[in-house]
Amino acid sequence: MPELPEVETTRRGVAPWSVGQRVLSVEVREPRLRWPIPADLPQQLCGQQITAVERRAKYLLFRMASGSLLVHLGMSGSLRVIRDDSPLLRHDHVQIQLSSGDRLRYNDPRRFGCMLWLGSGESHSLLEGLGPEPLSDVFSGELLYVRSRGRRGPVKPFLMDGKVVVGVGNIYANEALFMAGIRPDRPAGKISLARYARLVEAVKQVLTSAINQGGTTLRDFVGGDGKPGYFAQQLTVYGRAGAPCTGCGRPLREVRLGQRSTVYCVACQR
DNA sequence: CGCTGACCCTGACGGC
DNA sequence: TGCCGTCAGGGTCAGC
Repeated sequence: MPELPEVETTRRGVAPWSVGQRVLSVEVREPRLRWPIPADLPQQLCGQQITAVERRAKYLLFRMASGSLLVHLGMSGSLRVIRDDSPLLRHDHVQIQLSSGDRLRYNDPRRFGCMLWLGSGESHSLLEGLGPEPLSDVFSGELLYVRSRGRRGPVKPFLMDGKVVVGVGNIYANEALFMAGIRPDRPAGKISLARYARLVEAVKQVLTSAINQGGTTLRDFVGGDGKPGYFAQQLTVYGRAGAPCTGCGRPLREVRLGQRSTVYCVACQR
């Protein structure tokens, strides 16, 4: 479910109700996520005030005086603010009671996400070695060009490699490559600097646009405020295999690259 | 180091 | 109606 725009949408939805609040209690109903939720997580959080909610790559970081709560939504996770008495649902694995009376609920059917504690000053292996944020100035055509030299693998998995740049998942990699007119299976090391500059602009544009529309809702994504995202209506290639290309009308082709479905136009993308 | 495929897990969907 | 295979927005890890 969540790519960077969905995680950022969640952050924006959750932050106003979280920042300044104190954690009263933490109920872990199912600790078996990607990595088990540490048994001492509740005691680390309890009594602490949330000072900020930040995002690095697709990780959410709830900042507190003695450390940070690190949350990843995996493929199917969501984090919502509960402001009424709505009942707990299937796969609501963690509930955090805030001093305002509101609650944060973490739901994740597939349990590919994680929820970990990061002490102040500690680094975490999950956050080390990550590439730059895609919406920062560090992410440039030059960066992709330099990092790709000598690489024979296709450009799409390269673009989705978190050590190169973070936050470009399968939906937006497909969309950005279409926007930039680049075939997803072209060897990364053979693409020119000028074309990489186009690709970077496309990534920034598609991510920014998706964030502004509250992310992409497929199946049941909801942001922190419980509202769906509206970017799905603008997807040009993802999920449209066989349908006509919005540029030339020819049917879009689907292949698998790095075990991910890849959709592109054989005419518009070279 | 770069690349590939297996794997973690539940649920939805299509074919029979 | 039920059963079975396939696929899904994430990422790590082992092996070559």
